[in-house]
Amino acid sequence: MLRISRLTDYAIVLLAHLAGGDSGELQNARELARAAALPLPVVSKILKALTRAGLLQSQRGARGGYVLVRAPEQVSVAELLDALEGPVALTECGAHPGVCQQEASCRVRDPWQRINRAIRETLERVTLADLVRASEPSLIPPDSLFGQSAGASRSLESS
Amino acid sequence: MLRISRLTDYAIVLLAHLAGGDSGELQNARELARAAALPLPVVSKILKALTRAGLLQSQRGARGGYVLVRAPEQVSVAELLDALEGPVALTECGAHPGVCQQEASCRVRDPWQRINRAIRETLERVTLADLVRASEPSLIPPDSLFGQSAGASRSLESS
DNA sequence: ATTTACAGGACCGGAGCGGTCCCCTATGCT
DNA sequence: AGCATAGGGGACCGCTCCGGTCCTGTAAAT
Repeated sequence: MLRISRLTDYAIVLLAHLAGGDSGELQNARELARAAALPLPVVSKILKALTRAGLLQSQRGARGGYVLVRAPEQVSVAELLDALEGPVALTECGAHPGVCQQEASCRVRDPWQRINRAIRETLERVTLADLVRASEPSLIPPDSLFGQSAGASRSLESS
Repeated sequence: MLRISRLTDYAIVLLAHLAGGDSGELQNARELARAAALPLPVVSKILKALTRAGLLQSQRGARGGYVLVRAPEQVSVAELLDALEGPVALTECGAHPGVCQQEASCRVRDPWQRINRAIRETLERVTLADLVRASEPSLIPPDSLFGQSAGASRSLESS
């Protein structure tokens, strides 16, 4: 599996919508819920969490809503995961050192840490902006993650 | 989080032990459980699963046990995850297309698929052999995942 | 003052995970 | 032949965590 939680998945969709709007423009939970076709309470919960994590800024009261604090180019997917699910750590010992009894004698721990780093770096290289303008692959720098595998872009063009 | 299941984690430790032994040598569940400091029933369960997945071969009866089917160099971490947790898919729609209602209109789905591919490729590049001989970093080819970040190897050398 | 909309947190059902146990079958040894 | 060893398959169970809902409070606009 190696799944992200569904809430996090939703969060990214919502952030994509926020990134898509005019910058500085407030968007409220109700609108976002409609746009993403998700139940309002769920959307609310996620937006609150993202605000607490510092990724969004909120405005209370009538005509209130949420805005991105930073530009979409400045927000990496890794950050989102950190904010919503805690640090990216494939193994227990990566996130909570000291819990696993066998850390001292574990033969595979260190390689895992490096795998972790590699995956984290992958996720850090992808920004919210990449997610939003996915339909314009030519804008994406060639040295980035995107475009490194020819096969993956097929489905994009056909859609 | 982005965690692998603990069972999978255990599996890798066990496979590392199996890879460490003389090749072709049977190792039984009891020994492996001792070596990994894990309860026997758990180890048993994992080994059975790995056998069903075709990664191990088993020998029943007295003096029985398990062996790796392929050389450690031929077994990638990605395969292990596939075998024990199903396909690597960060999002639901990656593993089970058609479940999510908004696939058609989803703006971020395609980028996720590419992130998926990138992570998968990362995991495919790491083999069981890499995990086992982690204490000999010089043996690892420089173009591989390992060695790309200088900081990560510090803890290795100090252990 | 009223309405809108976010803040925070309680709560709850269900799914999945980690872990144990049991019974069966196959093999080796005596 | 019989016993001990060791894997095969699956049932079972408690716990945690996740997804989702709801309620009460507070801030801002009209």
